Order: sequence, then C-alpha cells, then structure tokens
Amino acid sequence: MDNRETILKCALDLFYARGYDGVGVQEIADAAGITKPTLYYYFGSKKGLLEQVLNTYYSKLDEMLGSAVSFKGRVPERLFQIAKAYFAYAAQYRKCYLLMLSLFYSGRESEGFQTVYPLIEKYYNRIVQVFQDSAYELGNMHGRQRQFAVGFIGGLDHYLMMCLRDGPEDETVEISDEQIYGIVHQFMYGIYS
Amino acid sequence: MDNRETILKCALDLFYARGYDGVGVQEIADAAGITKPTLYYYFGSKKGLLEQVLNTYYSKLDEMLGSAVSFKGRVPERLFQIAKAYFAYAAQYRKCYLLMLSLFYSGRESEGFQTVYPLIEKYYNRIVQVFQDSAYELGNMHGRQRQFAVGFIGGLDHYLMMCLRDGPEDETVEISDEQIYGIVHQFMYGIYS
DNA sequence: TCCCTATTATACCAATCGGTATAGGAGCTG
DNA sequence: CAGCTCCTATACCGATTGGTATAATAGGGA
Repeated sequence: MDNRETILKCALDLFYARGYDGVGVQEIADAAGITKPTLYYYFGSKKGLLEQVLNTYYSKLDEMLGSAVSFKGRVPERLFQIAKAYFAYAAQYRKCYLLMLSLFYSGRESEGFQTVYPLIEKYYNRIVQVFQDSAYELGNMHGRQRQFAVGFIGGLDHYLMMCLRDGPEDETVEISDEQIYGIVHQFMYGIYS
Repeated sequence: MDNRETILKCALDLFYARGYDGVGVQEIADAAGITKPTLYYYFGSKKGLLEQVLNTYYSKLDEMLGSAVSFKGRVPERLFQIAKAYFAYAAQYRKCYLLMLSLFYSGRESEGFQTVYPLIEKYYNRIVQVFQDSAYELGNMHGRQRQFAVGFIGGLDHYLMMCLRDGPEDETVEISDEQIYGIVHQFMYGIYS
C-alpha cells in the first residue's frame, strides 16, 4: 500500500471516530507514518483530503446502487433491491458510510457538510426518481415522491446507524435478507401487517 | 438577559451552525460580548458549556413529551400525540434539536457524542416503553419494540431535519397536524394506504 | 554524465486551541 | 468603615491548529 492510500485509510479511521473537526492533520500524518508535507503534496489541504476520502468510497455506492435502481419490477421488489444494495454498501464500507451520515447531519456552515452534500444529493435524487417512475403503480402521489424518498432513506439510515455503530470495530456486521425485507415491508405496509 | 443566558444562547447558535469542534471558546465569548474567564466562571470547561446548553433545552423536551407519553388511547392516537409533541418541541427549540441530532450522529469517540448520548437514550427508552405497553394491541412483536421505536423516531428525525434545516434562520417553521398525521399514518399502515 | 520529475523530510510560520493566575470592581452585610 | 461574595477583565500559559519554504532524495530518460 503506497503512502497515498495509507493516508486515505488513516484519515477515514480518524474522521469516523472523532469527526472531521476533531482530528488534526498532524495526527493523521503520524498515524500514516508520514509527515505533513507528504500529505499536503497529495491532497493540497485538509478539505481536499476529506473530498478524496469521500469520493473514493462514494464511487462504490454509486456503482452498487446503479444496478439496483435500474432493476425492473414492481415497487416492493425494486425497493428491496435498492435497500439490499444500500445495506451491502454500508456493511462493506461501514466507516465511510457512517462518516458521510454524520457529516450530512452536521451544521450547514461546517466544511464537512458542504463537502458531503453534493454527493448525498446525487443519490437522493436517484431514489426520488424511482418513486417518480412508479407513479403508474403508486397512483397520484400528490408530489410526495420526495417525501417518500426521504422517508425511505431515512429509515434505512437510521436502522443502519443503530446496527453498525455499536458493532465491533473492524468486523463486518451481517444483515440478513429477512431483516431488509422486514424494513422495506414496514415502509410499504406499515407495522400492522 | 444576564451574561450566563447570553453565553448559552450564543453557544447554541454557533454550535448549531458549525458544530461543537468547529467553534472555539474565544469566538463564543466574543459573540456574547464577554471574555473567556467569565465563560469559564459559569461553565468550567467547553464540555461543561455544551452540557448546560443541552440540559437547558432538553428539559423542555422531557416536559413536552411527558404528557404525550402518558396519553391513554389506542396506538395510532398515542403515536400521533407523541409525534405532535415531538414536532412542537423541534419547531420551538429548533437549533437545539438539530444540534442534538448532529451530535448523536457524530463519531462515538467525540466529546459531543458522549455528552448527548445519555439524554438521547433517555427519551428513546420512553418511546420503547410505549410500544412495550401496546403489546396487547399490536400483538406479539417478537421483541421488535426497540426496532419499532427506532424506526418511528428515525422517521420523525429525518423528516424534521429536512424540514427545519433548510428553513429560514430564526423563523418558526410551521408543521401542520395533517403533515404529522400523514407521517404517523405512513408508519402505521405504509405508503400504499 | 546531466537533467527532469516525483516524492519526501526538516524546520518553520502566524494563529488559534482550551484553560488559568491574578487582581480589581460592584454590591451587600456587619 | 471593613470584610465578604459574586462577577469580570487583563494578560498570560503551553500545546496544537492548518499550512509552507526549502532542500534533499531517488529514479528514469537522454
């Protein structure tokens, strides 16, 4: 593993554990076993480093979600495929996923939020599109496509955070198809069914 | 407004906008028009200041949720009452609510998370209890009370964040009973109904 | 050999970090 | 008046912040 990759990995670990603002550049350099100029040679600035961390791992989400979104079928099945891809990503790239989540929830004027926002918006719109495309099946949503998308992703995010955050460090958390099905089902049909 | 209150208010504003780690003590003192020793006289440390900010506004949530939780009725009606109280709190104490949310989502090893966690856990357990108490009505939940509670609060939180965060600063965001009813209804019966 | 580019470390910068030692003023009680 | 408590500001602490000027390395092509 070359220096660049080592730095990326250490930065992710530290940002995940203590937050973007809570970690200094020096500390990342120490963890990676290099010095600050090396870090600045590759990333230019602390913000540049965060961008690279996020972009590197976000591209994986984009891929994994891609095939799920284009899956043809009825709405429950499509949402299940999406949730499955989403969960698989979150489980595999757990730290980056949780880091993105925490940045998304952080203050609007913070550098972290501003860096992650464009990425999040991108995949939000993909999910909105899914509901949009399902208008013939779901009936008139009265413009609530966005609300559905927000509710759907919000449910997944919240569930994942609770599952992943408390799990053992550096160990893959298994989420079964039954669990995923249960969550999607609840979203579709409520808790009474 | 005395110095203590001024400091609390300014700290909340700044923490909300740029995060706990993103704001220095000096900046808070400047915003409040006092000096650092005054701040340290009242709060002892930066963490102490955060604790006081959170406790001050959290106690309101505790009150507002209290009567809603003890409301007698069937599950949908109870959840509606809780959601209503929760939304009222979030709208009224918007910055503190969103600050708590962002701290809750931040890294486990950060000071912010550790400060807010005990508070969050407290009201989470109250909601879990509601589902617990409704076992006779919801049937065997197979120990999923916690999952229901997480899903319910997660839905409210996510919805609120999207509503409140983008709204105009220092202006109350109105959330109608119809909206609240819609969200609770979706939680209970899904999006198909 | 010489040069060029890519990569790295030493040593430094001003500014800010959280926090404090010290002392002075205001107001009350005796 | 003295003495006390409450509150506040000046001035400072060592450590760390994000970031950089400079130069030394190493390797490849000519």
